[in-house]
Amino acid sequence: MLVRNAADASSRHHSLRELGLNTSSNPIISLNEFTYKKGIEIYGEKEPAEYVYQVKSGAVRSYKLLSDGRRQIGAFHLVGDIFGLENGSEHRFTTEAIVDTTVRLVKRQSLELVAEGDAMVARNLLSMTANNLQHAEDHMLLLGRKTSLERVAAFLLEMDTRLTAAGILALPMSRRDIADYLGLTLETVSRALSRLQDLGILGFIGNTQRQIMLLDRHQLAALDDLQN
Amino acid sequence: MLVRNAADASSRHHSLRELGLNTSSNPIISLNEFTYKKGIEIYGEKEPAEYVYQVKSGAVRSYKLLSDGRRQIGAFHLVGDIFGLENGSEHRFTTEAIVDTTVRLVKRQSLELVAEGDAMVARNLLSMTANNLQHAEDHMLLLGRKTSLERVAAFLLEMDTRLTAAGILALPMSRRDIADYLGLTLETVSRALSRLQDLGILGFIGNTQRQIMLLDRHQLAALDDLQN
DNA sequence: CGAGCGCTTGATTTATATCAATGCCAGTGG
DNA sequence: CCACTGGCATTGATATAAATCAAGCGCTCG
Repeated sequence: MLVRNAADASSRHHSLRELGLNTSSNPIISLNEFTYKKGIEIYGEKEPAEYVYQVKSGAVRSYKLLSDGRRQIGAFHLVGDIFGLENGSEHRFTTEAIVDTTVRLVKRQSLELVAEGDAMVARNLLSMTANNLQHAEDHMLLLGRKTSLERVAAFLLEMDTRLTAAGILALPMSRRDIADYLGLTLETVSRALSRLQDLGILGFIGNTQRQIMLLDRHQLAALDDLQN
Repeated sequence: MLVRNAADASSRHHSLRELGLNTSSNPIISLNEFTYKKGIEIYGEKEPAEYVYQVKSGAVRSYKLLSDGRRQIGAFHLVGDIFGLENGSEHRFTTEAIVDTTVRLVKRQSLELVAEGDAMVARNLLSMTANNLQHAEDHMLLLGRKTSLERVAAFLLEMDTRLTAAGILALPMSRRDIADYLGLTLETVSRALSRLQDLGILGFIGNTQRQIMLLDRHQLAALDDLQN
C-alpha cells in the first residue's frame, strides 16, 4: 500500500511561522540569514546550542562520528526544514551544508522565552520534537532490520515525498552521504540503485546516472512494496 | 573515558511525579495499576494511545515488526520508566511485558488537560520526549555503524547504568530480545558475551550463563573502551 | 583541456546470519 | 519428589549479504 498523502509529507515540514513565530508580532525574535558554502560545517556536536535554523535554500546533513571516522547521518534537512532545535544546551549532531545553503536563524534563548509565555509555541515545539522522534524510530527499524535494497527503496520514497517536483527527484547528496544515512557503503548503494534501474523501478535522466531520477506512480508503488 | 555520573543515569528515569503530577493535588488524574503476565501485550502499534504507563515492577519491550516477522526493539522500559507517551493519537510501537510486570497508568487525555494549564508539566513532557529522541539518535549510530562486539558492550553499559544494584546485572530479557534491540541475531549476541567473558571483561554468577553477571569498575572501563 | 572527484562495476574477503546439535535449567505432572 | 519436557543458551559448521579492494569511466571545473 502506497502511503503518500499531503498530511504525512507536510508533518515534518514546519516553518518558523508554523512554530508560532511571526517577525512582526514578536520583535524579540531576530530572523537573520546566513549562507554556507558546500561542505562547510554549520555547527559541531557538543557545541553550545545557540541558534535554531531553517533551511531557506540548499540542503544539510546532520551526523555523528565514531572515533575511527565511521559516520552515521541521522537526518537530511531540506528546504523548509528546521534543525538544531535541542532541549539540552548542546548540539547532539554535527551539521554541514551539502550544497551551498542559506539558512534563517533564530536565537534559541529568545525562542524559549516566547515559548514560556505562549502555549501554542510550546505545543509546536513539542510536536516538532515528537516528529523528529518518530523519524528516528522508523530509522532504527530500517538500520536494524532492513536489507540494502529495502533501505534504498525507503530512502527514495522518503526523498520523493520530501523534495519531489512532479515526479523528478534531484538528490543533492552524494552516494557516500546516502550510504552513511542508510548504514551501508557507497558501493552497496550504487549497486542497489543499478538493480532498481534494471528492474525498471527507476529511470535516470541524461546518459549517465547523475543525481536526477524519474519516478512515476507505478514505480513508486513498486518501491513501496520493496521497502517493506 | 568512562561516563557514568548520576545525572546521566537519572535523566531518563522520570517518575510520574517528576512529570509534575501529584495524585493528591490533581484529582483529575486517576492513577490506576495493572499487572501483565510475562509475554502479554500491553498495547499494539497503531492502537489509539489512551494511556501513558509507568513501570512499577518488571520490564517491558517496545518494538516494531516488518511484514515477514523481523523485529526491531526500540527500547526497554525498566522500573520507574514512563512509556506509551505519544504526541499523536496512535501508539507507534507494540509493547509487551518481558516478565510479570505491574504498571501504573494515567489517561492520556487528563494528562494533556493538565499540561494545557501547567507550564511545568508541559515542559516536562517536552523534556521526556527529547530524552527519548536522544536515546533513539544514539541508537541509530549503534545500529548503523557499530560492530557486534561494540553493540553488546554498549548494551551492557546502558543496562548497568539503568538497573544495576551494586555491580550486579540481572537482565530480565532473553538473548533474542537483546539481539532484536541491537540489530543482531541471538547467536551473535551469545558469541559476543562469551568473547567478553574470555577477555575477562565479564563474569557470570553460577556455573552457567544465566542472566546474572558481575561488572566491576575495571570491567566497566574496558567495556567503555570497546563500545566506541 | 587535463585532473580529479564521484560513480559504477567486478573480484574477493569477511562479519554476521543461518543451520544444526547439544546442554542445562525451570516448570509440570505423574 | 523425581522424571520428563520444552524453552533458552551455547557452540560449531557453513552460507551469504554486504564490505573491502580494485579498476575504469565520464562529468565538472579549474
